[in-house]
Amino acid sequence: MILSRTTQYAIQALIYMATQPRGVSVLNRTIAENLGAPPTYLAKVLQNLCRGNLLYSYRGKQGGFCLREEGEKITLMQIVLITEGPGFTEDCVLGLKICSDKVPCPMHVKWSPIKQEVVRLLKNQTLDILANAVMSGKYQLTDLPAAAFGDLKSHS
Amino acid sequence: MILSRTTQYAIQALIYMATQPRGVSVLNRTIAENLGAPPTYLAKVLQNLCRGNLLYSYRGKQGGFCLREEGEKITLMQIVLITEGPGFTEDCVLGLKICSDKVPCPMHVKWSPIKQEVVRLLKNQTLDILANAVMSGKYQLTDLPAAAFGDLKSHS
DNA sequence: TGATATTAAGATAAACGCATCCTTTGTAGC
DNA sequence: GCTACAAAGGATGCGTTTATCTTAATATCA
Repeated sequence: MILSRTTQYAIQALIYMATQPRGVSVLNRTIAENLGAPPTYLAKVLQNLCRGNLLYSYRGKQGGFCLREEGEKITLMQIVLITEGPGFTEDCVLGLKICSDKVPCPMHVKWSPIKQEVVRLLKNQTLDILANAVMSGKYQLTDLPAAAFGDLKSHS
Repeated sequence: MILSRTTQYAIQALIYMATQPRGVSVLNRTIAENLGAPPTYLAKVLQNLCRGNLLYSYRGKQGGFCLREEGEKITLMQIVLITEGPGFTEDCVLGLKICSDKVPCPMHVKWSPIKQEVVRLLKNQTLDILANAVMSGKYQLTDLPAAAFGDLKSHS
């Protein structure tokens, strides 16, 4: 409805990483397996998040990906802006190039408050909040058999 | 951010038609010119809206497209469901196939209210409301030079 | 130093959305 | 019926997103 597949992978992957012990690098393969995402494509998404300064990457043995900052400092908005581009929060809902408070499309007045809600939510939700929700066991991060995440809580 | 280009064309075209005298058929070419949309593609979009029972179409001389019902009876939601498919209001924001109140993804609780707002808005906005907004002259339906719509009010 | 494991990077491919073109079919008016 | 007109339908191309494959670079460890 609103986020591209790429963005969905990115968010899922980062939430997963935030559920893992801090400072330990995580393999692309491991993330892909746990999310049920195509590993080769996920690698590209993670690469992109590296360029966006959200991740560190390490090659070779003992390599992997690592969150660049604490999960509480990374918001969904930061992720979305990297994967969807800056137009995400700006574009007119009817696709007009010119649409503003001054020169509004017929949906502008009604749509703006909803857009603000979306922006507010994306800015408020941090990886820590979402990772804790997943680790509590009450919320699912994947469609995979629950076994994959079954012993998550015992790690923390 | 949320609607495909196709859906944007569809909504724009139907609003435009609702600004025209009721019962008179409108040419695809005319609509395309007024919106600045590619006429051959718009034709496909309108065809699709015919199949979705939102429009009548007439071939030959004096042909064109015609709203099937009064503009006050057609909501944006009806349009969006035709052009985006039924998944539009159902799909999980993180892309999970399984995500419901019972088995929620970590965003579900926060996202649901916003989704409800969007659904409510799309269901409330009718073509008549939007067409009147355009005809009042306060709201723009196109990026084209205002001349194209300049004498709209004088028609009604 | 060499073997191995792992990401980076680039090339390729498949699917889809967007757009165009051309031919066919139906309709109205003469 | 003839002709002009307009939508319908099919084929095609282009660009982007999504996905895969192959090779290069790099780090660890024996």
